Parts: sequence; C-alpha cells; structure tokens
Amino acid sequence: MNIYDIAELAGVSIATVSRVVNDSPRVSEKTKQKVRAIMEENGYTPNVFARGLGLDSMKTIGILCPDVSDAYMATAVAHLERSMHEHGYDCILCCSGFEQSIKEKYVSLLLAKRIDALIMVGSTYAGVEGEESRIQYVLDAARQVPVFLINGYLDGENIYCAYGDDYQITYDVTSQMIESGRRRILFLCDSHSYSAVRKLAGYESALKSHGLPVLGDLKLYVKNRIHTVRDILLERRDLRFDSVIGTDDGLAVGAIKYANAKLLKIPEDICITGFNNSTLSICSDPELSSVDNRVEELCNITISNMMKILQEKDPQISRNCKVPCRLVKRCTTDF
Amino acid sequence: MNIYDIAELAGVSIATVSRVVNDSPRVSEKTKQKVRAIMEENGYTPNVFARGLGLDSMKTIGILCPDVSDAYMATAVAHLERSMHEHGYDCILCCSGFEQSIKEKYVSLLLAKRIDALIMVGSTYAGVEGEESRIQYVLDAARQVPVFLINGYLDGENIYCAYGDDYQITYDVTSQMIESGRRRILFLCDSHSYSAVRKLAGYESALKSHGLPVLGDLKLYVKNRIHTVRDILLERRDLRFDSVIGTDDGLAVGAIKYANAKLLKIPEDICITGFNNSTLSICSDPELSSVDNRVEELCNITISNMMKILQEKDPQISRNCKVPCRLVKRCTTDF
DNA sequence: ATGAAAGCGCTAACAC
DNA sequence: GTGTTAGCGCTTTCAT
Repeated sequence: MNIYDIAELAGVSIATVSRVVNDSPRVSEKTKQKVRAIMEENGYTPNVFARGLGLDSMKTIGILCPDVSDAYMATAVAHLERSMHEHGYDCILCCSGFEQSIKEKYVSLLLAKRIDALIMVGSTYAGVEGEESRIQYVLDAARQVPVFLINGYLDGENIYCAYGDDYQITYDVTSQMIESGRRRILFLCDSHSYSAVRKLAGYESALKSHGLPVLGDLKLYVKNRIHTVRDILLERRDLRFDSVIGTDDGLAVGAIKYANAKLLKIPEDICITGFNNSTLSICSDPELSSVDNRVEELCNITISNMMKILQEKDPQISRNCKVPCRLVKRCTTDF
Repeated sequence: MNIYDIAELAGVSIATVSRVVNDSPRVSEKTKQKVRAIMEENGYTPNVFARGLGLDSMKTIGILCPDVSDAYMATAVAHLERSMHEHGYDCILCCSGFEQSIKEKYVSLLLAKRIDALIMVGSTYAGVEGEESRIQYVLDAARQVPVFLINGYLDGENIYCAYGDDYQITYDVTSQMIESGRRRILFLCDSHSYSAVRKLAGYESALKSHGLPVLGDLKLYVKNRIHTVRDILLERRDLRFDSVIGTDDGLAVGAIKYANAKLLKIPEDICITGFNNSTLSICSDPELSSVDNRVEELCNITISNMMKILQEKDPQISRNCKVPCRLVKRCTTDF
C-alpha cells in the first residue's frame, strides 16, 4: 500500500495525499477528512525510506555511549530516548567502548545513517588534554550534524556541551572532609577522562587551599570493580588514609567493603563518598554518600538545545553549559 | 557527492559504481581498485535512504524494552547492540514502559521504520494468562517481521523466544531452602509478568512436593525499591518468615536491609536469594546469593537465530528455547 | 485547492 | 565486464 494506491482510492493525486500526510494547510478540510479516512482504513504508513530520500532526514538521532550496561549511561540513554520520542525523533544506539578506533568507526557509521544529530554520552568523548588529535573525529562530525556532549566539554563549532561541575563539587567535598578533620584523603579513580581530570583538579585544589600536600600515593587508579578495589586496598598495607573520594559509586563501595573487612568504623575511622548517586549507593551497608551530577538535567538541557537547533533558524545557544552538582549525604560521611 | 559524481570521476557508469559498493564479483579487479580509490578520495558514502528505498531494508533491528535504566535490560541491550553491529545491523532502541497502549504505539512506530526484525526484551511482552488480547499486537507485528522475545515466551508464527528456566530454578532454590530446614518462605515479587508467574509456579510446586502449604500471606507484591521493601517488611510485624526469595535483586536487597535493621543473622535466622545476579548482589552486606538467568546466553541464541532467519532460505529453528539458570551462591544462603 | 511531473540516489534486470 | 534504464515511494515546484 503506497501513496499511489491511496490517491487512487481517494480519487485525488498523490500530491494531495502527500499534503494530507504532512498536514499542509493548502488542502481543503473536506479532502483531508476523506483522504485520512482512506489511509486509516487501509492502515497506510508512508514509506520512511522514500520520505528520507526526499527530505534527506529520517528524524533519527544517533546516541553514542561507551557502554549502556553502565548504570549512569543507561539512565542517560533511557531519559534521552524518552524525550526524543516525545519530539518525534527516534534513536539509533551505539556502544563504542573506550577504544579510539572503535569510537571513530561508530561515528562514521552513524553519520552514514544520515542522523539528524549526534549525542555522545560520557566524558570519554571529550578527549584528554595534550591529545587533541584524538578528538578530531568529533570536530569532523560536527561539520555534518550538530553534536551534543553529555558530561564532557569540547570547544568546537556546532558542538554543544552539558556537564556537571565536577571540579567544584569535588573541591567542596574535599574541603568539607579537611574541615571535619581529615588529613589523608584517598582519591580513587578508574580513568583519565575529562570528568576524572576535573574531579582530580578539584581535589588537588582543595588540598592546596587548605595548605595540605598533594600526595601521589593518595591518587589511586583502579579498575571499577567492587571486589578488585577492596582487595587492592587490603593489600596496600602501607597506604594510610582516613577518607576516600571514589569517582564512581562502584569504587566507593569497594572502599566500604575494605573498611568493613578491616572492621573500620564508618564514618568515624574512615569517611567515604562516591559519584553518580546510583542504586549501588543505597545497597551498601552503610549506605553511601554520593554526588548526584544530575544526568536528567543534563539530558533535558541537551534535548532542549537540540530541538532549538533542529527547528529554529537562528537559535542562539550556549555551547558550554555547566550544571552544579550536589552531594546526597547518607551514612558514610560525618559532615 | 553521489553515485553519479563517482561514476563520472571514475569514468564508468553508475551501475559499475553500485557493483563496486556492493562488492559484486562481476567487476574487474582493476575497475574496482580505481573506483574504490575515487570513493576514498572523495569520502563517498552511499545514501542509505536511496539504498533502503530500493532494497526495502536499512539493516536495522528494533529493540524494545520497558526501561534501559534497569540493569538487567541494560545488560541485554548492550550485548544485543554489540552483536548486531558485528553482523552489520544497527539498532533502533525504544523504551516502552509497561503500559499496554504505549507498547503498542512503539511497535507500530518501529514497524513503520521498516525494521528488519524486532527484539523485545523482558517478560512483560509475553503477556499474562487470561488476557490474550493484550498480546495481539505482537502477533500482528510478527506477520511483518520476525519477532524475538528475550526472557519471555509467546506461541506464535514467526515469534522466536529465548528465556531462562525460571520455573525450574525457583523450584530448586525453594526445595533447597525447605530441605535445609526452612518452613516459611516469603516470595517477594513486583509484577505479574510471564517470568514472575513462572517463578511463582516453581515456588508453589516445590512447597507442594514437600508437603508444605502454600500460604497467601507469604506471597508479597511490592514495588521494586530497596527502601520500600525494607519498610514494608518492617511494618508487617504479623508476617513470620525464615527465608526470602526475591524475584529481583532489588527486592532481595530490601529483605537484607530488613534483616539488618532487625538484627537478624543472615543466613542463620533468615535466608535470602535474589534474581539476576546484578551488581547489587555484590554491593550489599552480606552479599546476596542470586540466580543468574544468563542474559548473555539468551541474547546470543536470539542473535544467532535472527541471523539464520534473515539470511537463510529455510532456517529450521526452534521457536521455543529454554535455558537453565543457576544460583550464584554468596553469603545469604546456607545450602 | 489540486494535479502533473521532475527529481531524490540507489539497485537490478536486461542488453551488449 | 560494463552500460542503460526502469523502478522504489515520496516531496515539491510549477501550472492551472
């Protein structure tokens, strides 16, 4: 059943049917009714390919993230997908992992699909300082479609970023730890992403402004697996710390497991915070204080910007949107 | 840059270019080289819409799930997406929630996008006994494209199902609880989905074969939120039980929270198991024994079946694939 | 307000 | 082995 069939059944031309489908004002109400009835009866749906060919758009947004099975990204993707649908767009989802060549491959693949815009979820796409060549593919993509980064920042034409203020919140949390008497704060981290770098900067900056030394030993890079973190901490008997900032809830829960195994009192003996305010944080015992970096908010901003860009002529949008984070206090902190 | 431009630059016809793009054997190696070089130079990518129009397929698979922010589904989607890409297909992701009308809407939307196949993740799409009308839309969809259910079963032409043997594993777990001396086993559940129904059947059947009564009080339907479960259990002071089967890790962790709050010894005073073997289960304290229903395996089976159907003429595939589950024992069980 | 007809960029059947 | 050409189903001028 195609537009010709409908046109014939309705006794009009395909142009008129097309106009009805697109709700053009230049068709009489009467004709519209009639055509719509015929379409309804026959369960007609316009062929998206043909339409895409003509309009060079299929109203699809590409979403790229390293891994949807990660809770943070899953939340973001779920939120994005829902909002996009409300605006009449569909989502092609791709999970690129963290490897450079794969990321690049996926971006070209997505572009080849003629997506209307590209959303990249996760600070891994923001690249690392000193390795600017690795973000070239994002810059290139932005010349074809608007690119939106969630939880990362990248300066470039047609690239719009929304991210939590990781620097500030880490600065604040670190400061509060220091002010409540902590002196040896372990910074647990599992990557060198944009976000991780900002968190580290906030941490170090807080130490410095309180006249505390930045100790290399207290910056620990580990894999984000709860038992791995626990075991590494247990093994490093030389390492002394009275508090920990985990850049992800998984890392922080690993620290809780460590503390429990060593029969340390939380938060008295050791104070712990995580990031992302995921379900993990209410699962552990004691429950974890965790930074909420407001993914939903970041997603909303992104969608709102995207719609303006896709629909308006001259949108005027900030390419750089930083959102304050907040610490959700539970039982692993005493401030 | 389209096929005509390339043809002109290469000094051949568009047919030849098309053949090169599709790697047809009926082009001389020399011509291929030349055309490919030109395509490379000019960064040519075939227009997917035009191609879709001709072939009536864009090599995209629709994935429908109630909610990707759920860990179980996120794992499944991540796995599916990766495998699909390896086979040259892309995924359009839709999150339908649990409401009937929305599910139906999404399915027609996906079909309108001319997907090559539809994967439905989650037993919610398998419907409930006695409400056959609610699965009509799945049956209808299957007349257009092959439909694959993950973690649910539905008997219908062109519908292929892969699911864990929830009945058997719940029967086994219940039996082991009984044989290790438990008499009042609480069945915690948050839905009436196909999967939930099968689990309940296994539970009741085990009770019966051990000569134990099936008590209505011990079947509790609650929302899958950790604190909610804990609080409800704490409030129901009349309810007596010495063991808990949670049909999801979240529910079981709620039970752990309850036990901890009441200073019950786990597993001595109360024995607890969950489902899905998610990160939650290693987060809690004590760590939760949980049924692994092998999503990856289910996904692999599905993909493998799908590829056969999409590529072969007469595949011969079982529409009904049941996979055994296994209990991953941690610290909340004593058997 | 409506229709005729020219694309959109590709595939594939057919001709050579 | 390569070229010609007729669709695929729609949108969109341009007439009327």
